[in-house]
Amino acid sequence: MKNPEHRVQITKRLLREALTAMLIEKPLSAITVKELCERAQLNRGTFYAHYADVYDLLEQIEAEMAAGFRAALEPILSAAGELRPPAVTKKIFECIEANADLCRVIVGPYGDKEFGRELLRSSKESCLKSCLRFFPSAEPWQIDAYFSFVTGGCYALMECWLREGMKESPERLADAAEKIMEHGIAFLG
Amino acid sequence: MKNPEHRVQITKRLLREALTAMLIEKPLSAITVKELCERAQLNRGTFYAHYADVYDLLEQIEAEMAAGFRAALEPILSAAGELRPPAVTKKIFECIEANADLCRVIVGPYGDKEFGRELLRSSKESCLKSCLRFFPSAEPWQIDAYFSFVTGGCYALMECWLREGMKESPERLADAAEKIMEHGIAFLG
DNA sequence: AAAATAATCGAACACCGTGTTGATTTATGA
DNA sequence: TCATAAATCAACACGGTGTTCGATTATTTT
Repeated sequence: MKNPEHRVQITKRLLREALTAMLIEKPLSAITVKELCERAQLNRGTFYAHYADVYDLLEQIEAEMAAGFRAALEPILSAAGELRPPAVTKKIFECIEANADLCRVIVGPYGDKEFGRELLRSSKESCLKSCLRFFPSAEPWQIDAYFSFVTGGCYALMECWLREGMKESPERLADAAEKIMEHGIAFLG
Repeated sequence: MKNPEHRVQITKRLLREALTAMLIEKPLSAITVKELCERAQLNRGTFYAHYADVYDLLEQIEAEMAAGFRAALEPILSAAGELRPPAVTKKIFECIEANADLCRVIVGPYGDKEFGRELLRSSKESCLKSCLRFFPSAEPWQIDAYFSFVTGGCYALMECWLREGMKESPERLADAAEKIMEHGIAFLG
C-alpha cells in the first residue's frame, strides 16, 4: 500500500527541480509559471493545484532547504560542546561541500537575497549566544560588530569558494576562516 | 538660457526618486511601470520615452550611484598613499554616513544583490592589488581568501550599522573594522 | 479484473500589465 | 508670438495570470 499522495510528491519534486535548475540561469522574477511547467513537463493547471505562484513555490523550497540545513548541522552543533571550534567549522564547510549544488543556487547571482541574509542573521545569533560570556569586558556593540564581521566574512569566503569551483579542501577553508577570525591578517604570515 | 532638456531632467529625477522610494518597501520584481508612474505623477508613455523597462531605469540609477561612489572615493583613494589605512577606512565610513539614504536602499532587503556583489568584488580587487606585494610568502589562494573574508566582513558590518540606525560614529566603526582585520578576536579584549 | 477514487490534463475564460502608436496638449526658448 | 520638443491621452495587440470546466489517466480498493 503506497502513499496515496505518491503522484503529488512526484509532481512537487519535478517542480522543485525545474525551479532550482532555472534559478541557475535566471532571477525568479524572470521565471514564468508557463515556462516552469513546460520545463517540468507538467500542466499549468497542476502547478496551481499545489502553489499560488512561483514565490510560494520558492518559499516552500527554501523552508525545505532550511530544514535540511538544520538537520545536517544538528549533529554537528550538538557535538560542538565536545569539539573544539575548528572542528565545528571544518564540519560546516564539509556540509557545504556535500550540498554544493543547492548552496550554489542559494549563494549564486539569482539566489534569494533574503534567504541568505536570514541564514547569516541566525548564524550570527547562535555564535553570539554561545560566545557572549567569554567577553565580559567588551561593549555590546563591539561584540555585535565582531560577529557581524566574521559571519559576513565566512559567508563571503564560502561564496568565493563555491564560485571558484571549490579547489581547496574544506579543511583548508575552515582553517583559514578560523585563523582570520582569531588572528586577523597574521593569517598571511 | 536654460538647458533645453530641462524638462527631461525633471522627469528622470521624478522617476528615479519614485523608484528608490518604492525599493524601500518592495522588490523590483513587484514594481510595475504603471504604479511607478502613478507615484511619480507621470504618464506611462513618458516613461517608455526614456526607459525600456524598470530594469533599464534601475541600471541607469545604479550606474549613477556607482559614478557617485567613485567620485566620492576618488579624493580619498588618491590621498591614500599619504594616509594610513585607518584614515582611509574612516573616510569611507563617513562617506557611507553622508549617503545613508541611498546606501540603505542598496544594502537593504530589496536592493539589487548583483550591485552589492559587484561593489564587493571591485573593492576586493583594489585591496588585493594594493596589498599583494606585502605578502610574498603567502599562497595566492590564501590572499584571495583573506580579502574575500575582510571585504565581506566590512560589508556585513556596514549593513548592520545602517540597519541598526547608525548609533555609533563612523570613526568607531572604522576603528573596529581595522582592528578586526588586523588582529581578529583580540578586538574584543 | 473491475470499480472507485484522486490527480493530471487540456481548453477556454476574463483580467491586467506591457510596450507601442498616433494625435493632441502643454511648456520652454528664440 | 512662434517653433520646437516634451508630456499627455486613448487605443491597440500581446502575453502571462489565475480560475474553471469536463475529460483523461494512474492508483487503490473491492
